[in-house]
Amino acid sequence: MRIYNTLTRRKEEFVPLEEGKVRMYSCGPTVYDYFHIGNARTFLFSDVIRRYLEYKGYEVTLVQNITDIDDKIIQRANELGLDALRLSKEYSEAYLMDAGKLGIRPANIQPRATEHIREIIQLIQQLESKGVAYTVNGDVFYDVNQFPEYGKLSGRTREDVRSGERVAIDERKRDPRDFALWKSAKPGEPKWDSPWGEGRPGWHIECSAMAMTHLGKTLDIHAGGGDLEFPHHENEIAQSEVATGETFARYWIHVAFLRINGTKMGKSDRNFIYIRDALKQHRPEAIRYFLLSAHYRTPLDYNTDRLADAASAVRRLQNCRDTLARLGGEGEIIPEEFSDVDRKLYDRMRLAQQEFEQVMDDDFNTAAALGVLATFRAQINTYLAENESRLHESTPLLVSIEKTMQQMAGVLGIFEEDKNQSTSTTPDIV
RNA sequence: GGCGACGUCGCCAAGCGGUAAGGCCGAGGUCUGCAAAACCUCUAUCGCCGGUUCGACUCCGGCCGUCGCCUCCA
Repeated sequence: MRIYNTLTRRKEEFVPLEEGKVRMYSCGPTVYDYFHIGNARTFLFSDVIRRYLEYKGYEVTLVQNITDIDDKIIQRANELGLDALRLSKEYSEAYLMDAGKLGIRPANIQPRATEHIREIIQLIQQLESKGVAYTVNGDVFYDVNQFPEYGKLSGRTREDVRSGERVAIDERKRDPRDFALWKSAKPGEPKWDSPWGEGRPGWHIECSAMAMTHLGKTLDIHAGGGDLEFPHHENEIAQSEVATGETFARYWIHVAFLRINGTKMGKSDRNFIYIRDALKQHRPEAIRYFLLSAHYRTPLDYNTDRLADAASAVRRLQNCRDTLARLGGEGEIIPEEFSDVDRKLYDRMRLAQQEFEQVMDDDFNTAAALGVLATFRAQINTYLAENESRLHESTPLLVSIEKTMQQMAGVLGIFEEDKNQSTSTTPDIV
């Protein structure tokens, strides 16, 4: 299996640290609002990676954080006149609910920043003891120039960052790339006691702390949206690797943006569509199909017509599955006793499975995988049409076929309408 | 200004050195009481210009266009 690693800008053979096990961290939401389809692309893709790794037989531990204390949350809470932590609690619950409706399986561990303040403080203290942190009036900053490898993920040099500055420099920083590990509390803000006075964690430190608390010093896979590559992930590396002296994450995966009307769908651009609104109009499998219909490193343009296309494609796949379920019989398949037509279908099933794995092994090519499923569906339907007359008898082959389809579609999560909510989606048409 | 991505059939989208998967839509047909569903058939030479090669959509160079990161953002 090969994965494109942002760190090396190449596809690399995937070999987990510990055989048969994968430690994976996926950057979750900062909960100051509902999440939108663009966010969903990343969350969904992490879910698909996890499912595929499990399909391949790995034991996966997926950790996805919820950042529930942060500048944005405080800002939003102030705007609404609400308590910041209460706001983030509500939105984190909304996140879990919406993600569930989309068919995203909950991570094995879903840590929250506010529940890891102790670990965060310890990590900052470690950084202090290594001489890479400095304090200015209750704020603690990370000194990037103490970490020679700073910039190795994003390829940004000091000059790059300087030349691009469009924001006033914080004069207290020694280097414009330095970033806050701990922020002193302003009146009315949520705060925790610390060696530096009352305050709260900076944005990047909580991911390092939570990842290492639950997965150890070195992760196999770290995934997230492309906009996190710099500075967020770069900073995570800097913090973690200086603290432990070891590689923080071995494979970095970044998901390309979802666009809308040709530009990036983003919160700050105010051009997003909440997933909960999308779910009012489209079935979850259709949204998943749409989001997986392009390779994850290719930008994808949101368009409601594309969602409708996806819905048609999903429906045909599900029709085929339903027919198989209806016709399937009892018993074990005995390939040696197959008739020629059955043999042919059986061989096609094996081939489809082989191709599915081949394209998914190649950096999770979900778009190609959907193509494999479609081709297989057509072959099954042809078989069913040509053998209609004798399909009344028990046909264990069809059970096997259905199971195989179910497995592949299950990795992509496009056959799950039964488990979730088939009830609430479609209004009755009389 | 620095760094990077993308440009393949009407729309979406794989492929990436040996002459283009798949989806959606459309057309014709089979089936059907009608319809739906299903099935069959049909629709591309890959932004432009050069180069490398026996051979390029696939490699190299230039150009055009679109987008992104460099600042909060999945």
